[in-house]
Amino acid sequence: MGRPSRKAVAAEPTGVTGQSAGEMRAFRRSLPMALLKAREAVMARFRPLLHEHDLTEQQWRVLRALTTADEFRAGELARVSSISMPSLSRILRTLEKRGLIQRGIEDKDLRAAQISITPSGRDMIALIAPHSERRYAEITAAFGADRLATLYGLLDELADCLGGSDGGDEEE
Amino acid sequence: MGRPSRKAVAAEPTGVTGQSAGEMRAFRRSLPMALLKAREAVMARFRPLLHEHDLTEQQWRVLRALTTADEFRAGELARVSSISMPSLSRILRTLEKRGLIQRGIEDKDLRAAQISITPSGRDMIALIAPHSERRYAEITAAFGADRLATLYGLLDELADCLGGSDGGDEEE
DNA sequence: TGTTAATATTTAACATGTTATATAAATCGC
DNA sequence: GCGATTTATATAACATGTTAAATATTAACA
Repeated sequence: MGRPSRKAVAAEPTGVTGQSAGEMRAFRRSLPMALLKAREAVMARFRPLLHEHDLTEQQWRVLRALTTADEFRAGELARVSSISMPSLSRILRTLEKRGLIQRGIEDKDLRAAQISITPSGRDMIALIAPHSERRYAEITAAFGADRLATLYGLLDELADCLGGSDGGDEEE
Repeated sequence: MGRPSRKAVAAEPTGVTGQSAGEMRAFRRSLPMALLKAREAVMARFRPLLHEHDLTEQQWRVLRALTTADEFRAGELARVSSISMPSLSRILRTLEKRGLIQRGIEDKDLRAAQISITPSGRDMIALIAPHSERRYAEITAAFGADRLATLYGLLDELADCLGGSDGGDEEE
């Protein structure tokens, strides 16, 4: 019950590291999968909390980001919160309807929006933040502060290391 | 160009580790964000490749998983490939239409589907696999095999460590 | 000045994630 | 055997991810 089943688990080519010629790496050793599963495990701790207040993870990220500066342009906000512009556009519409953020227009550039969090939005954050911090503390305690720091470092370095040239295949 | 902008970056509370009373952690030190950005950086290397063959990341995961056993039930497949059942249901419909997988029904349990990859599906994998492996090699070379191994270890341990009790808030 | 290229944001279309619910078939209890 | 509960899968509804295209505005430039 809960096991991947015990039948017919054939053809896991060559274990963890080795690869015979022409075979793919073992399915388990997929970096995107490992990152995904870790993220899922972490989010499982936070999602219920946000859901109690009818916020999605992404909406929460946007609100959090908006507390780090007085105003944001949409593009900056998208970069900082790692949300694509199309998604952000929809999210801002939702958050604006709920009165958690507000939009203005920049004097010098009429296409740029000036997005900021409202007092109501700050209230929402103040309401959730302590619980969020508690979950963080639980995770840190369970995993170990030192290993967590190491993990942060590796993740940042990985993103830096790959993020620069953005795919490596600009040709064609 | 590409920088987060230099204006009004106020109120990043207390740097990386410290937190003043009542304040939240710095937005940058969000574990879900760090995992997300690392994953995005990695996927940016693979997505174009899959896209050339009209496959999404998830469809690819399902196909890959199907090569590790002769048959799968939908539930197992969902677990192994870290895709939710609703998503998997849609994905299987798509892949079946394209002839990359096929579905049967189990003798002993008429609700369970027996899902397997078709020869055509294997061809698709054989076509993409070498390119995928090359990308992997690039990533390994850029990041370092040793650090990559350490990262794998930490990610697995994090998922194990949190995955067990599945959220920690079973009450109510 | 007027035309073109670049930039900021939005919308469209489709695939997936998340939660809740529905459907069907097996299992348990009697 | 029959009904209630569980299990396996599918659907529904809404939010987001991804890619492409549209819109509006600014900048560049002849």
